[in-house]
Amino acid sequence: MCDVSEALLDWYDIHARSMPWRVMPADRKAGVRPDPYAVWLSEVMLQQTTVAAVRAYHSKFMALWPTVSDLAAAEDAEVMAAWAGLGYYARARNLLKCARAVVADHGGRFPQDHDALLKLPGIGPYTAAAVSAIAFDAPSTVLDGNVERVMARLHDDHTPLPAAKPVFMDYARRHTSHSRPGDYAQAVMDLGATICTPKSPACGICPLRPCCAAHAAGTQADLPKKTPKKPKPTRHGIAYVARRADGAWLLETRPDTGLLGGMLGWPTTEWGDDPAPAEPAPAQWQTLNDAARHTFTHFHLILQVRTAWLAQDARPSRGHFITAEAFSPSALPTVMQKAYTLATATLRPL
DNA sequence: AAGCCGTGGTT
DNA sequence: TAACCAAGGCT
Repeated sequence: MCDVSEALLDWYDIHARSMPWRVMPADRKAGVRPDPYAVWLSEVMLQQTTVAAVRAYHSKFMALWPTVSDLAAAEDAEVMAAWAGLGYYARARNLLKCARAVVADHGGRFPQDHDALLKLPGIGPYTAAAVSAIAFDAPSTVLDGNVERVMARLHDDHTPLPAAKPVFMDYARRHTSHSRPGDYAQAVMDLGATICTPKSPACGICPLRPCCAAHAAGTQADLPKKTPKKPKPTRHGIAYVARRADGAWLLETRPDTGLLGGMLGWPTTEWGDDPAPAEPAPAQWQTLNDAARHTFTHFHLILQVRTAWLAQDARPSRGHFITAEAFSPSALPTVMQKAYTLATATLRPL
């Protein structure tokens, strides 16, 4: 047979990838403890997001707000602007709620207990397990996309996801190390991210090859099975990029809930099959030749861009002006940045 | 409880 | 190029 957690930890001792928030195995053995705030921040950012994309954002947040108390005291708009571009903006709103709850209800320290973590905003089953294991070395079992894939293959289990989740969780629990839970959690996910990959897994260098039922059966490339997804419809919309005579930009803070909730953006029409125009102010709107194309989680968007200059005394029906000095396109979600780029590239001195 | 919620890299 | 996928959570 085969001791999965032992093989994994031996591999991790040598191949652990360095990350800004990670305490490497040698240091951890020497008694170094991770900063729970840094771990929590990384785990929220890593939800459905790659390590490569997270690195810069994590460093920026740690520099701007070094402790959970600093973050809790931050302005909402500053945090949303810092998160812009990373996606899934509900995470940023919940991040702030969570930081404030940790300060208000837990004396500024993250609770160590899995169930207490689970009660906090933006912390679900995965993140609660990850924080308790990685930050506090509690024997919690993480089950994310990586672990699901590794378990499906180790056990050659062809049950389709997401129905298979409870079964895979059971497998994962059985493999969890009780001597080094934090390193184990990171080791399985590193393995899934670098060796046991979705398309062409590197079984030739995999430390779990001797344990792997799928490798024995030759089925690793077909696992995990997944129930098919629905096709994405294409929606249409119009974005209105306007400047006042003094150069100020007309922007709008989107409602707190729903798509791009709480983020800054250009006034737009509804996004649908054929939305009615919705100019934020009367003006000579000019339609650009190129539209912005963007794909969200569940639909494609073709966003027509219209531009205009407004009089200094204009009183738009929607949005508010932000001075040219105060405006930074990096505070916008990506689809709004695309509209901005088109507007400035196509239009004359906008 | 299935649908909603971003973005960028890979294939 | 279009589909797939990523250290998921909320409602």
